[in-house]
Amino acid sequence: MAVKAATTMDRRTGVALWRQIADRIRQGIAAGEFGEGGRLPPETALAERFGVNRHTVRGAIAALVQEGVLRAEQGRGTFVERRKRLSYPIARRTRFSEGLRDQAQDRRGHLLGETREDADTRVAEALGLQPGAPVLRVETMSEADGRPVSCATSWFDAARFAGMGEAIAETGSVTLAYRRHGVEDYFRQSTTVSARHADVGDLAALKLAPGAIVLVALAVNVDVEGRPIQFSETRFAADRVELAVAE
Amino acid sequence: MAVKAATTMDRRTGVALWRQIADRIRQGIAAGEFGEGGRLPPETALAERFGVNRHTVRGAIAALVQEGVLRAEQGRGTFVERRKRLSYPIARRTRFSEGLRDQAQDRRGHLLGETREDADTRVAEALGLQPGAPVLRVETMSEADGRPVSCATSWFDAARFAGMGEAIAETGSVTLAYRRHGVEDYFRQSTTVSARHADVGDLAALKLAPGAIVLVALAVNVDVEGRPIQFSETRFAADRVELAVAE
DNA sequence: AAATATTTGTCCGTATGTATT
DNA sequence: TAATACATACGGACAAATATT
Repeated sequence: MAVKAATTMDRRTGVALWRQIADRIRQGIAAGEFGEGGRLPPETALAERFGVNRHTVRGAIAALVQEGVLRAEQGRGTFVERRKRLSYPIARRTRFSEGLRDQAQDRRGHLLGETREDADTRVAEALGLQPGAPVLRVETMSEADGRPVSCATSWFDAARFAGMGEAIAETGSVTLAYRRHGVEDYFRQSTTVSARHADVGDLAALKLAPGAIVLVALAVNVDVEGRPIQFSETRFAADRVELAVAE
Repeated sequence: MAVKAATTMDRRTGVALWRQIADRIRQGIAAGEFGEGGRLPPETALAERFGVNRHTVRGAIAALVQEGVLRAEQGRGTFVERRKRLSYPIARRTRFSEGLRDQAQDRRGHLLGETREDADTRVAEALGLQPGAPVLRVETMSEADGRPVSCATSWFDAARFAGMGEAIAETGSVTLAYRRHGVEDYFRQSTTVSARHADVGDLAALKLAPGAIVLVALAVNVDVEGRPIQFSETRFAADRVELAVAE
């Protein structure tokens, strides 16, 4: 009777084996395990290493191919699609396209929607308004070289920034949209970074696979007089972006 | 014929429905959806909201009770175990215990191990050494009020900081350990933040559940003369910590 | 140039876990 | 509790593309 190889994978975690293995392969890639532009071991070898059937490994590889992490070629092997993470600077003067200028040819932002609503306590506090004050909620998305980088929800004082969404849509730039409202310059006052699993909205906006991670940055921008002009929650695709804190 | 409620849950993701729902409830708690010390809606209401059977919701709740996120009381309801996220400051002068002083009574660091190794290109570049130069690799872990907060791998120039691990273990503080090596003050030169799934080492050190997320901060500390003295990779439990960037 | 080995791609069937009714 | 449907995982066999000898 053949003794079955000890499986290091848990079967009762509610996470399918192929997904656990995909995560481990992704981590191995991030750790540089397979070298520069590296090639994965054959499916049979991976199956043995993880103590699972070859088909299960194939499921993991298929998911990573779908994600764009791997590329499989019949008869040749499976290869790592090397794609360096964009480094998104967080500084006192943080502007989307300037920060990524050297890292991507094509940077652009899109307006997804604009609605008018009443400020909840969190938004009101960040913008220095009374709770319930009218604010504009603006949904945007940005991409670099055709790959979604981030999606954001921003709140503006509706009294001061009427038509901000329209201005962003026409100029394609928050900086230029501010100019139209008499804000010549602005600064990042504070940034808080956390991370969580992408929700359904993030998955759609950023074209992510289920289970993906987003970096969440809560930020307050202020004008030259120090008055808050924008509160935003930006979700970055964690496998495509890192945040560089400049000090 | 009854029309079935549109399910927002995907069945082909490799993540069991009960786990997806557990993740969404966890997110809802983080977003403050159920209020202060809040009570969850009845299982039947949750089942309807998520478009699944009550049995499935029960599976999700059972997992969250196991995690310590929820507390279920027969006949009364299911309640959120209150735990606020620690806000970990990242600034030019970043020190572990000072930053958390107001947020946790009991802050402590532990030395997990120290080894001597040759610097790889990444470590060498960060510390301004030649690749292959001898460095100390120190593994540490920190907790606040008995809950693991972060674990870190740090590298020091072995020539300048011999016995650094021992000094950290005895003093329980990196700052004090530096003093023993003639470094009276130091600064954070750069910090890069990313996020990924916790690997097996992180899971053990931080007592996390499989699939958990860690915030990864790569940092370089320099002495008053601007010479690099430490390169570190710190993994924070993303569901317990947020990083506050001070500017 | 030809034969062989290696590696990915596809098909079959079966057993078990998950979710609904 | 039981019946049903689907997704997951395993095992084997073979085809197709590529690499090696």
